[in-house]
Amino acid sequence: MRDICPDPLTLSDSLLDWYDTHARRMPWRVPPRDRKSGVMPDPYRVWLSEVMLQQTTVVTVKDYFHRFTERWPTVGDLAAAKDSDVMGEWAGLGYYARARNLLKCARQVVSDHDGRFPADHAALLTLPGIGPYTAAAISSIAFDLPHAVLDGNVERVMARLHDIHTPFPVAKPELMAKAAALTPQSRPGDYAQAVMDLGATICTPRSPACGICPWSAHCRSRKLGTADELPKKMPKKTKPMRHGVVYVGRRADGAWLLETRPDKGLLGGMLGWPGSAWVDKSTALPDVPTPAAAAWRQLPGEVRHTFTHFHLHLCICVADLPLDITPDIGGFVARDVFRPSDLPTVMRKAFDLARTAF
DNA sequence: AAGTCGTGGGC
DNA sequence: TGCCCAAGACT
Repeated sequence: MRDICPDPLTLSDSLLDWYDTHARRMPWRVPPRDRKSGVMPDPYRVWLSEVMLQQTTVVTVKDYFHRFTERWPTVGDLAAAKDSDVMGEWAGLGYYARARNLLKCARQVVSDHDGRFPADHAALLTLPGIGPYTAAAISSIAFDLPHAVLDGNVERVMARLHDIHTPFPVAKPELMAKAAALTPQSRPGDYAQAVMDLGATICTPRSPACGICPWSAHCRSRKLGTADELPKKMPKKTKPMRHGVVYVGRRADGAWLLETRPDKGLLGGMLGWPGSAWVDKSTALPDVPTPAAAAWRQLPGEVRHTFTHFHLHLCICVADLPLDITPDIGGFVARDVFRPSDLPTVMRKAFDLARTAF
């Protein structure tokens, strides 16, 4: 079978040729032509985009990336930002530990690296929120160092190219070795983006467009007809159902009763409505302490939301609160200051349902 | 080293 | 509708 995978250099060259004419334009990316003429991307923008792109689609990221770079043009600006401003700007993107680590990382780059991202892969790995993939992405894309990127796209491409049937994530070391063997010394930054573009636009999870793939002549699974059944994955567990209550309180002057959630755990560090823990059975709900003594009324209907590993049914209680009340939990956010867009999606859903009751 | 950690879109 | 998936990191 060696004949269909002849030479790593042939493969990387053919992919780079494809990328020269098919590279997707993105706000954080330097097109191949500009890069060839010496233009390098801003490491801050590469880092920011890569963190946002972790488990998140390009389409979703674009608006967030624009808002972040407009508001905080440099890593120094971001490092100086208020935590609540960054968390609010991240709201809706999900995986909120990324936002907390984003701030930690920015401040560490300022304090430990003179405000400049290190090019070195090992140094990048020590920064919060930068793991093996993101370190390789930054060092290759921003600094043109030949580190192999292994994300979901590359895993899929390698599994098909080499017809690897070992299920993920068991196959990861093997896939990494394949990806590293193909990464060229020349134009590693463009190559990293090219191989991910290939997975995102041609070697897609369903119905790969093998007919127009620059690697089709060298692809083992293409030859064997197994591309459609790759990559193999471990079976997934079914998500349990959880139940909870949130309290949406509005003071007479229009201020909303909110809390900042603890840094650890689900929605950590995010703004939200006070409420119960989210438990397996709804029978334990009546004993929840309310955030303020008031005539809370339960709304008909409920909020449904699905997280990574469980479904949630959220019961909504609302109340009008007097001006002189002192809440037991959380604090009031003035009507003019409160931005619903600062809420994570599940809390935004609760707000959208609750506001109809006022 | 499995489990935890969001969300929106596609089929 | 329910399930799959998306440029993973952290514990």
